[in-house]
Amino acid sequence: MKNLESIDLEKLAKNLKIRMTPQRRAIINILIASEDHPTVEDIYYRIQKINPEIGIATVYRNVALLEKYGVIYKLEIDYQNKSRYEIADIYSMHEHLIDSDTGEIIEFSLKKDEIEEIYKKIGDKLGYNVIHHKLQLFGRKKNRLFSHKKNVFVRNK
Amino acid sequence: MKNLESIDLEKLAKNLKIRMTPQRRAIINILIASEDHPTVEDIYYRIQKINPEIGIATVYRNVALLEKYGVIYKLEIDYQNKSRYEIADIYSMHEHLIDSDTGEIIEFSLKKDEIEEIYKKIGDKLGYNVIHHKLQLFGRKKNRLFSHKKNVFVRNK
DNA sequence: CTATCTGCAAAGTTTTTGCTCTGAC
DNA sequence: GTCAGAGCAAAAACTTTGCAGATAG
Repeated sequence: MKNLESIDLEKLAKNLKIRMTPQRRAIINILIASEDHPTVEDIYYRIQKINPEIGIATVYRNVALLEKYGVIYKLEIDYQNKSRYEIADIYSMHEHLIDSDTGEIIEFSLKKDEIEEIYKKIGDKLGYNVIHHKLQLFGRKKNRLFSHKKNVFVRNK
Repeated sequence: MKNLESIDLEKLAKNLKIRMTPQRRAIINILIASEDHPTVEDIYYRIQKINPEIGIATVYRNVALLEKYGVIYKLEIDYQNKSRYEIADIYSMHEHLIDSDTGEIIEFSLKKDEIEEIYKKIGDKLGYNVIHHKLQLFGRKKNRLFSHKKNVFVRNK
C-alpha cells in the first residue's frame, strides 16, 4: 500500500472535469493498493473479484483517460507485450531495475539531488522542460547459477 | 548511419550458432542504417522495397531472436502500442528524451563517468550486475505555444 | 434531466503458431 | 543431404469502437 490513502477522488474528478464512477474509483484504488505493475487484464480481474459486472473495455478506456491526465503512468517496460500501469505518485518517484532473466521488476529510488539535477541540465541543453523521467537498469543477479540468455554479441575486430 | 559498418554478420552468426540468412542480414542492416526506431512493420516494409518476398512472420521471429541474443534492443518506449527496435551499439550508448506532446524521440548521450558509475553502485546495492540501462526523460519543448495534454493531477491538500 | 459513461459484442491491430517447402552450411 | 529457417495463412492475443441503455452530477 502506497502513501496515497488520503487522495480525494471526488476532488480529483472535479479537477479533471470527469465523473467519478465506481469503475474509475475501483481502477484507481486497485492501482494504489498494488505493489506490482498490473496489466489491463490484471486490473480487470482484480476488480471483478469485488465488482463482477465491470467490462474490460471500461478498464481500457479509463486507464487511457487516467494516463492522459497524469493520474497513472503507463510503464515503459512492456514485459510480455502488455501495457502495465502504476499510480502516479510524486512522493515516491522511483526507478526500475528489470531482471534480465526473469523479467522481475525491482523498484528503487534515487536521491533527488543525486541525479535529477543532471536530468534537468540535459533537458535545458536540449530545450525541454523535463516533466518526469524513467530510468531502467537491466541486470542479472550476482549469484545466479546459470543464465537463461546468451549474451554473445561480438563485434568484428 | 551508425558506426557499425564493420560488423561481420557471418562471424556473428557463427558465434550465435544460427544461420545467416538474407532475411536476417536485411533486418540487421536495416537497423544499422536506421536513425529512427522502427517497428516490426517499419522493418518489414523497408525490407520489402528491396526483397518483396519476405514475410512479416519472419521479421517477428527474427527480431525476437536477435533481441534474445543481444544483437538488437527492444525499445522500452512502446509509443503507439508497437514494439520498436534499434541495433545494439555499445559504442554509442544513448538515452532517449520523449516529447510528451508529439511522441518524438530525441537521442542523447551521457558522459560515462557522469552517471554510469552511479548506476553500477545502485546495482551493487541491489545485488545485480547492471548489463545495460535505459533512461528516458519526458518533457515539453520550452517554447511550445500551447499544450495538447492537461497535467492536472492534484493531491488532496 | 442529460451528457457522460458503461457493458456488450464486433471489429481492428499486433503478434504468434502450424505446417510445408526451401536453402544455408 | 539435413535441419534450421522461410513463407503463408490461420489463430491468438491485445486493444479499440459502435451502440443502446444506465447513471453521476
